[in-house]
Amino acid sequence: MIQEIQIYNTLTRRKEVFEPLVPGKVGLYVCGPTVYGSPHLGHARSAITFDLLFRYLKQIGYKVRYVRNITDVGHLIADADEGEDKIEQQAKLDELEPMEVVQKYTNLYHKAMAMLNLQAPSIEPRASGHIIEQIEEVKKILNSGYAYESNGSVYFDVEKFAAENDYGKLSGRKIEDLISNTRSLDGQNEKRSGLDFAIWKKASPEHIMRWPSPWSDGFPGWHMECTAMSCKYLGETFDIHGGGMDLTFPHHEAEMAQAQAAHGKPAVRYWMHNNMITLNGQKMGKSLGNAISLEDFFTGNHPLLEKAYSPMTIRFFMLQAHYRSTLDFSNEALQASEKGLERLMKAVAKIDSLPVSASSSINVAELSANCYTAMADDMNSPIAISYLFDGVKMINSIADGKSTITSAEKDALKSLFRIFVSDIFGLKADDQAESGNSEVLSEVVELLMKLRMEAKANKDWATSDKIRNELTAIGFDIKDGKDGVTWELKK
RNA sequence: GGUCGGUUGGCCGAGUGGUUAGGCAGCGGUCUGCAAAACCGUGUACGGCGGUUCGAAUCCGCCACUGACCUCCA
Repeated sequence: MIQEIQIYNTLTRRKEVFEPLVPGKVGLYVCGPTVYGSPHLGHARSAITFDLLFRYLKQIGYKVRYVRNITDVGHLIADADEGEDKIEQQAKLDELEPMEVVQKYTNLYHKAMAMLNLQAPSIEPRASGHIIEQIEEVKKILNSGYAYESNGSVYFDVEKFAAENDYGKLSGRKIEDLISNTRSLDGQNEKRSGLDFAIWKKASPEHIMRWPSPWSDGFPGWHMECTAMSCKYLGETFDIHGGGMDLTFPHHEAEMAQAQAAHGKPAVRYWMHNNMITLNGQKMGKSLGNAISLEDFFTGNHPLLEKAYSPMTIRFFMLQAHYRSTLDFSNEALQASEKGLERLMKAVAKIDSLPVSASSSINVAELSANCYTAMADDMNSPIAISYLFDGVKMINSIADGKSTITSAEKDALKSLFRIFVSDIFGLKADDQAESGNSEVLSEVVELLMKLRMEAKANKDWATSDKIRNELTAIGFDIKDGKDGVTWELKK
C-alpha cells in the first residue's frame, strides 16, 4: 500500500526519497502559531500545507503522529534577549492576563483552522506546559559545554558549537558571515557573542510570566520549546519537521544546534518549509502590518477584499499552488479559484447519478495513477488537481451522453474523487447559506416560482421576467432547466 | 553588503531538453421565449542578450527587474 514518495529536504536542498525511521510510521513536528494575534492567511498556508502532508501520508498507509505546538511564552519582540514578550505586550494592550491573551487567540486559531477543515494534530503541546522539559534540555546543553550561564540567563555558545559542528547548514549561512554581520550591533555584555541566543532568560522584575529554575526565575528561550516538545513526543530523532520558510533562520537553525548539543545527534531527518503568501509581491506578515486575518476573508470585511471568500475557497486557492512557491494574493486569483472549486464540487456531486454502460470510454486507472504520481513528487497538489479536472471533463461528458462508463469504473471514479477531494485535499461542499427560517422562505419562493411558471405558460414574459429579475436582485439564482426550474440563494 | 530564490499567455499557476499542464477570464457553440446557469470547443506564452545542442521556457554565461532571509514573523 505504501508507495515511494519524494519530498524536498531543505537541509540537502533537493528532493529525496522519503524513508521513515520506523517502517510504516511517521513522526511529524510543525511549528504552530505564536498566539498573540488573529490568525491570518500566512498561518493558513502553513497549516494547510502540513495538513495536506498529514492527510496524504495517512492515505498512502502511514501511521502518523502529528505534533503542532502553540507558542505561548518565550517569544520576544525586537531583540531576542532584550525585548518584551509578545504575549505580555499584547496582554497590556488588551488589558488582559497573559493567559487570557493566549486563550483568546488560541481559540480564534482553532476556530479558523476548523473552518478550513484542518484535521486536528495528534498532539498540540503548549510551551508554557513544558517548562520542566525545557529546563531539562537547558541542563543537558550546559553539561555538554555548548552553553554558559550569565547573570541568571543561559546562552547557547554558537561559536563554540560551530567550531565542532555544522551551524548554518540548514539556512545556508556561513558562520564567518554571521559573525561579521552581528559584530556591529553588539551591545549586550551578558553574551559572549552577538550570535549567541538565550535558552533560558532571567525575568526582569516587571515580567509576569516566570518560572523557577536553577539559574533564575525566568522563562525559556523561544527555540527551546520546539526542541523539548518534539523530543518528548517524537523522540530524540524523528522524521519530518515542518514550518514556514521564514523560520529557517534563526529558529530552525537554533533548534538543530540545540538538539545536537543536548543529545549528541541530529533530531530531524527531513526539513520541510512552506513558502510565503505575498500581497502585491511582498510577504504578508503581522509585523509588516499587511496581514489580512482569516476572519476578514470569511466575512469580506477588509478594504482590500472585494467580497467574502469561503474557507474552502482559501484552501483550494492554496492547493492550486505548490507549497514551496510564493503565492500572491489577489481578488482576481481568489475568485478564479472560487469558480474552479465550484465546478469541481458540482462534478463530484454528479458522479452518483451517472448512467452506466457495458463498456467504458474512459480510463479511471490511468487518471488515478496520475494523481498519485503527482502527489508522490513532493506533494505536487496543483498537478494532481489538474488531473482531477480531467476527471471533471470525463464526468460531464458521461453525463452528457458523449462518453460511457461501466459500473465498476464508476465505483473506481467515485472512490478516486472521494480519496483526493475529500480525504487528501480536505475539500468539502461549502455549507449552504444558513437561513434559519429556510422552510418558510422556501415555501414563499416556491409560490413565486409557481406564479412565474403560470405566466410563462401564458407567454406572459413581462410578468415571468419581473419575478425572476426581482428575485435575482435579492440574491436568488433562478435557473430554467429542461426539467423545470431550480433556484438557490446565493450568499 | 552577504546568502538563496523568482521573472511563464488578460489574471493565477504547473512544468527542467523535443509532445495540449490546469483553473479563471475572453471568444465560438449547444440549450433557452429571451436571458442566466450549465455543458462542449477554443489560446502556442515562457524578462533581455549571447552560448551549448539536430532541437531550450527547460542547460551555461552576462544583464535587467523583483522577492525572501541575514531582527520577530507561517
